[in-house]
Amino acid sequence: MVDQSSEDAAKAERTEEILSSLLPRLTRLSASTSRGRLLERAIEATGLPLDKPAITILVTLNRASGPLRVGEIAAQMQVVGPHVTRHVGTLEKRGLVRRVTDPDDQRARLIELTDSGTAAAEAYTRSVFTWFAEVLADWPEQDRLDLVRLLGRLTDDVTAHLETLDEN
Amino acid sequence: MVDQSSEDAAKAERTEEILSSLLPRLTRLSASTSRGRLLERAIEATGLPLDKPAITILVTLNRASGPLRVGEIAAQMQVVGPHVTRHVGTLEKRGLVRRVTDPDDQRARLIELTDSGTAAAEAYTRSVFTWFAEVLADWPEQDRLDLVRLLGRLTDDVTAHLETLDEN
DNA sequence: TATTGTTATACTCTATAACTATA
DNA sequence: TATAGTTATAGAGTATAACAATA
Repeated sequence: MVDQSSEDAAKAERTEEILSSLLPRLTRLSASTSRGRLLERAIEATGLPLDKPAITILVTLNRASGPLRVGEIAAQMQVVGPHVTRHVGTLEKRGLVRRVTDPDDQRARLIELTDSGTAAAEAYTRSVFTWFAEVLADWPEQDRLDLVRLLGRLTDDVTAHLETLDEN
Repeated sequence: MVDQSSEDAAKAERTEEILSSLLPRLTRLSASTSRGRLLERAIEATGLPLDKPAITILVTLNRASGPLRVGEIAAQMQVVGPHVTRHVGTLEKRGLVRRVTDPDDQRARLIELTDSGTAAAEAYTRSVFTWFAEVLADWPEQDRLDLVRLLGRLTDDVTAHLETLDEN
């Protein structure tokens, strides 16, 4: 029989090992996707001279069921209001979104995709999806499902734990 | 018996579903960790007024077995040389790294951690590890192992696939 | 008085171009 | 002539502060 404190120590050790494998990989994955040519190419697939924040707004709107308020877009992108306002301005000038005053609240604006905005969001998404489908092509079905499940839980748990941090 | 083309179509459909779950999660996880207060707090744990690129250099050096050249640090961080040069300059002024000419190649510089640089890297890493250990506290052992395995493979496959993209 | 969004400004991170020293 | 690093400059992305309009 093993005493409790040495069991705890062994568990802490395993956690340490897991994290020293996990965290560098997460960092590298995040850097690879944000700095590699992948997103750049996906933007080229839209045929429009958009920057990353702008295309992110379009994709966010396209993923939503309908128009979103500026504040909702900002929350989903995890950025601050003025950032969204500025990019929505240029997207509107280019005819990719429309700004409509919310009938239920005259302070708020509803941002909705135009047809060409929808087309751009879909061309971008298609390009990224195709690229990742190639990456996952040889993966066994069960591994894919496990990855989605585990990464989903990790994301939720990280988000929840960050909120306890931000409360202070 | 099902014909081949409808099997392929079903597989493509499942891939589509997987990706529409996976990619937004990856994006959110990446944004949460980079923009949340987590890394900021870990930097505070060093007691030094460092910015993110500087602490990343220290951690990169600390993870390596010995001193690294400027170019090696840049490659591991997936950034460009001048970026590293600049931050190494300020780290050196603060006594956190030393710049030594490589005896085997007079053009190159070997960057090595000082004792206080090592201490800063370790305080930072300890803070991040502790935070993530809390996130994973309730996870079953098998799920942790699967996550590391699958995320490791995903990272490797993404990196490899990006290289085929960058060859052009 | 609180909230939604906007305008103006500033900061952080990273890249590109031109150069120096050594190979 | 090619490579390692540096210096100087520019750009992308995001934040903060002050404000206007509506609730």
